[in-house]
Amino acid sequence: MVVQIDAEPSQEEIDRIFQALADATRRDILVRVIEREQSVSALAGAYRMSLPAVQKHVAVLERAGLVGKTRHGREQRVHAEPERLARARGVLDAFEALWRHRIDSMDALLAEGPTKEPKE
Amino acid sequence: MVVQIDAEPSQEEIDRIFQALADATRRDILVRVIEREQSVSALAGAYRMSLPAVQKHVAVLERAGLVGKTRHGREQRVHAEPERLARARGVLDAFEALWRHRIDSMDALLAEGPTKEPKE
DNA sequence: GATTTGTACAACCATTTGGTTGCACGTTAG
DNA sequence: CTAACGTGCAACCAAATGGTTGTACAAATC
Repeated sequence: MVVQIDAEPSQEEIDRIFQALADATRRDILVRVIEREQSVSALAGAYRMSLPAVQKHVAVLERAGLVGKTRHGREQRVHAEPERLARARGVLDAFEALWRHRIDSMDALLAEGPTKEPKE
Repeated sequence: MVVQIDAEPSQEEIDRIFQALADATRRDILVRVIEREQSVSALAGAYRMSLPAVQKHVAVLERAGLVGKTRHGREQRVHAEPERLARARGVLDAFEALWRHRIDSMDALLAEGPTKEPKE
């Protein structure tokens, strides 16, 4: 088992996380495995697509680190790794912080009085 | 100007939002236009790719509703639409809520006493 | 041991993505 | 008016996505 050490999420890592979340089927799989750890074929039974298609979706979630697999006999149960979701939230939080900062700057400028617009 | 009415984000809408966020260039464009509204060619000057490539990235962000464009003379300035970021956050919050709910359920089960643990 | 079950993987296909170049058009500047 | 600038769009191309079917293999069951 590989322990996650990297504290700094690389851009490719964030790419993979958002990419994995950009599909309704994968988001649904994530919901199901958050609620209860379950096997790939159990997951596949819930959708109208073929089992290999579901396998691929799980693989995408796994490459993003959003889920992990644990072998139980011949089954391989998929479980959620919610720490990676926190990474995605961190990115969105950074955007929101930037936004608030811009609002504050605009407030400060307006408080000083509009002297001259930089106008590029 | 089209006022955003839809309170219920469709799956395709969420797809587009996360898809738009799944690229480092687009996240960087988003940062820049949050900090300051600016034209497409000004954005293009910041990257080593061609201007049409940047135009396409902006178009992806625009289809996701994360940015908007306002015409100022012959320039078309790109500005952020941070309300859509809140949509993405809402999805992540829902995942986290599910996760907390599962933790609570497990706590409740453990509080009752481990009657028959499924062996993990 | 033979059969079924859960999983993995390869090959294939259609569509989308992310990039390029080139052209057209409206707006501003000289 | 003419030239330059900012933008949009179409055509094209390589690579990735999202799906399929088929094959192979290990574990559980009979």
